[in-house]
Amino acid sequence: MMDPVSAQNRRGDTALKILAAARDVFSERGFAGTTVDEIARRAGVNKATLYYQIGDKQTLYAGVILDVMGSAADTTASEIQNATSPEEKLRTYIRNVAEAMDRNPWMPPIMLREMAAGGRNFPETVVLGLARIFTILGEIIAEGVRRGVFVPAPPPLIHLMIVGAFAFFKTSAPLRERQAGLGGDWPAGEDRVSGTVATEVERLVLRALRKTPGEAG
Amino acid sequence: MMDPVSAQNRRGDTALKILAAARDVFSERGFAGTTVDEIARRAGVNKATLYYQIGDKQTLYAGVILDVMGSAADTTASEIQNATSPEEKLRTYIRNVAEAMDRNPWMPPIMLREMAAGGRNFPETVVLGLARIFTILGEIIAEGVRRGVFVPAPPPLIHLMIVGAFAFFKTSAPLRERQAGLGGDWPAGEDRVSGTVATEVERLVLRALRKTPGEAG
DNA sequence: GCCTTTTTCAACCAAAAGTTTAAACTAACC
DNA sequence: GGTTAGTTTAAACTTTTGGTTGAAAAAGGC
Repeated sequence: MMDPVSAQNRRGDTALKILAAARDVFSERGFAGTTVDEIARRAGVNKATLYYQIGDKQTLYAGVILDVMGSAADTTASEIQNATSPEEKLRTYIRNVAEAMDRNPWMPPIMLREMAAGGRNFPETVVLGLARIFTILGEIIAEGVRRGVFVPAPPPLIHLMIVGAFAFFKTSAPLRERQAGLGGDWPAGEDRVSGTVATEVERLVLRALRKTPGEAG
Repeated sequence: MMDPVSAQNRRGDTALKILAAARDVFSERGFAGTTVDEIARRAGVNKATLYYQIGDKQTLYAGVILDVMGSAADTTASEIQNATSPEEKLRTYIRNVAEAMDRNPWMPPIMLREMAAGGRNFPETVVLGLARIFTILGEIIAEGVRRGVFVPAPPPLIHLMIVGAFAFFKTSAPLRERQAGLGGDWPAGEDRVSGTVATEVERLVLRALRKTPGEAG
């Protein structure tokens, strides 16, 4: 009998290779647009191995969704703790979303396609993660309002504006390259979002939320 | 020989029926996810008729894209003229995007999926329309800055925030129904965007752009 | 050398999908 | 009423795809 540890390792290795390839292809072509053969080809693995290791296309996709969309909530939640003022928390929040998308470039396309499908393929844990993010944002804003530095605003809308801007910006790289003027001041080929873009979004969102001196509320 | 008029009419009729069905199915399932059979079935037409009238799946999809994404720029451009102040123009801009999405519910899913694909299927005219919208928004902001009522801001980012918020809100209706707390204060089942949502976005964007009394710039 | 797990190879199947062909139908026109 | 161009249909054809299988080979610890 094979050593269970190294057996586990080998199993884990190929499974990870397959997951990574699936993540690539699914994020490029969407669920219906990808073929299992293509995933196996890119993973450098036989199709039968893929079925042996993981299962059918649906199972594979579910794994990718969880992998790509699942981690966002946790990291955001933990990092917010370190910030002190509501302004800093909000900045951290925005910067976190931006960094998550740069670190995880598969997220924007998959998120866009899944939202186009009404999010019906999101597993329960992902939806709960989303709800938690909204709660966090809601608490940040509520605290700001309580302290008299923010005006009230609907958290889901703020979140959608932030995420929408980042996701669209990232996926629009080919468009910006194709048509001058679509990118504004950004240098062509820049598809990172945690730099200038995030700074700009921070500025805009904070201007929108910050209570101006003399404002009622 | 058939009367060319009624012939044209019949041809136009079935072609429109097919286009409408294609629009429905493509917006629900995306390009790769839809079958030509399903389109023909929903159009109440034989599959061969579809090929006779329009062509293959690609051609059909190109027609839908043009139909769904093509009109946005023109209507926006014309309506902006009527507004006077930069503030009013910006409000009109935002309200226009919102109304376009309510009037044309196929747009958000198709836009999201196409953006996920890097906009590579957008025909030239659609991309030019997008560029024109950015130009319009840029002029509104520039005028506001010149008159001392706005602070400078990157037009593409503003646009992406607006469109992102609206598109995500519209497609997230099933998610909001599934999970309480995702919708904030909005009543469940409300998926219109040109009402409260647009008002809220107007408020936020104007707060972000408006120069506060005493602000330099 | 034996045994278990893993991977490959090849083929297969059934279902589905895109496309085409030839025949049937429709309606104006002589 | 028959002709004819335009239109629609039924049915087939071709290719692709997802899924499965069975046997063989490789890998690697014992």
